[in-house]
Amino acid sequence: MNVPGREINPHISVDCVIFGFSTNQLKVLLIKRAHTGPSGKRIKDHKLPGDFITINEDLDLAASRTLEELTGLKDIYLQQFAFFGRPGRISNRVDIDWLNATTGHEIQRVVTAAYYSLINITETNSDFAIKNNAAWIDIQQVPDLAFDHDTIIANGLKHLQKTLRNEPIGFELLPEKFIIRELQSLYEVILGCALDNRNFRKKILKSKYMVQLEEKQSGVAHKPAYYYRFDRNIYEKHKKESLGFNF
Amino acid sequence: MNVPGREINPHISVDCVIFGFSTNQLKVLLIKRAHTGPSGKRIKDHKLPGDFITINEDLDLAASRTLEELTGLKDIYLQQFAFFGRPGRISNRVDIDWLNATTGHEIQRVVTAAYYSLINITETNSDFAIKNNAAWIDIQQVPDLAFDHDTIIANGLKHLQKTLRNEPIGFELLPEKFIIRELQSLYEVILGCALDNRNFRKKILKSKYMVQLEEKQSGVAHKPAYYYRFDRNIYEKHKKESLGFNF
DNA sequence: ACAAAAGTGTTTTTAATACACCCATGA
DNA sequence: TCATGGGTGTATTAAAAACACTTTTGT
Repeated sequence: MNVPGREINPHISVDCVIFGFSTNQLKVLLIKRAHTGPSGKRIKDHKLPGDFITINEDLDLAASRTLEELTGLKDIYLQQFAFFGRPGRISNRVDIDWLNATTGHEIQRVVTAAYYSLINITETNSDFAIKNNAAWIDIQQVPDLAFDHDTIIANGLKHLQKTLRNEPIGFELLPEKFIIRELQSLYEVILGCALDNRNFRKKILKSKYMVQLEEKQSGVAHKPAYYYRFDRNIYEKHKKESLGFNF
Repeated sequence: MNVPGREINPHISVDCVIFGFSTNQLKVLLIKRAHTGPSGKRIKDHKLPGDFITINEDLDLAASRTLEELTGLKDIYLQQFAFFGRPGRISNRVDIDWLNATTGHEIQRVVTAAYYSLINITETNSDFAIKNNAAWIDIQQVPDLAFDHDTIIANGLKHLQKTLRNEPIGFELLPEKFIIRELQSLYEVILGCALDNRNFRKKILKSKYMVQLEEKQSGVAHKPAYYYRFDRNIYEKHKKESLGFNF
């Protein structure tokens, strides 16, 4: 975190809620924080990936840098969704000690810019994450976190849910090619409700941007499903603001 | 802006896009900035209402303070919608001079937390605004602004449009009692399209939170319209997340 | 042959859209 | 009596929701 030669701006940080989807579960990438405080007390808990921005660093860039350092991935879906600046958000002794020790600055108050990111969990980026002391944690089983990071995750999840209802972003969490059932499970897990498979397929397949591949599943003990891919170009062409309003 | 005795945090500011609706137009409240730079050059332009936060001040509070100082209003619809932190966002000589002169600090880089607010323009708060060097400007006629405030307004307007499609917030811009035609005009102006009056009424009146008053318009040279009010309690009770998704 | 998930159609209900005339009032 | 904007109803189309069986594969 405290890379020498990079001067940080100790007033502003970015935090990333990095979502992944694997074994039919929605996951977040959390950093294991282990540290011995000045009193000799052991800290061992989790926090969101994040960092202070450096002098003259753009916030979006700081967020994508954090993401890349942790997963090795570039050009990933990454959106700001809120900022958190409660004066009391850094008030635990443990958090203050940790900040002072890791940054070498006397940290007082930090406003953080929160981003959420959607990534396709693969072995590669998973290994990368583990090396960096990070772990994919099931969203249902997030432990107590440092700072106000539990609030940030809860908030990020709400944004994800809202966006998922209005834009085709589910694909960001899946591999290049995927089967429809995977997509449906993803929707079910994120929205927290069961969906009728016939209606789901009808709705999804109606959109032109779902492209069926020739390849099918193989080695499965049931009727093999066709693979699909998401065609971003077709989507960009066809998307239109709906004028209806709902409430 | 530089109130003595109040120490500012020169790294973080809040900016408010304050929307109002009057004479069938969507307005924003802008501050007239007049200042003579160190070179003797006259600055005369507009900026968004905003301020640096003070040490230990909550961001939401800083925003509502700004709003109250300008309009005298408390407990107003006020939502964070984005942050702006491009390193180059404060790069005009004019802006830098003005900041240094008004704050007494050597300002380097500022991340701003952007809020949008919906208020019911009345004579009272309008007078108040004028006294504070602010003016209600038609959204279509916003002049060139200081800093990146044009971007912030454009962004705020998009958020307003999106939210207006999904939540009944139009009422915030109207007086306590209003006629349906006013509400429809408000939707038309904000969404930028004409709406069929029969369909609009059907849709609006279907919702239980529109309460018809006994009072009608008077003194109008046509069939007088009934006044309505928005019942926030009824809305809160009935609101439910729609599970459908659209894209 | 059996288990397991893929894939498919129809009906019903609800919401969105399109469209034109009469009504109450003040001037 | 006329000009003005308020207020109403119906038919069409589109989308959402409810619902159950046949197909293909590996074991």
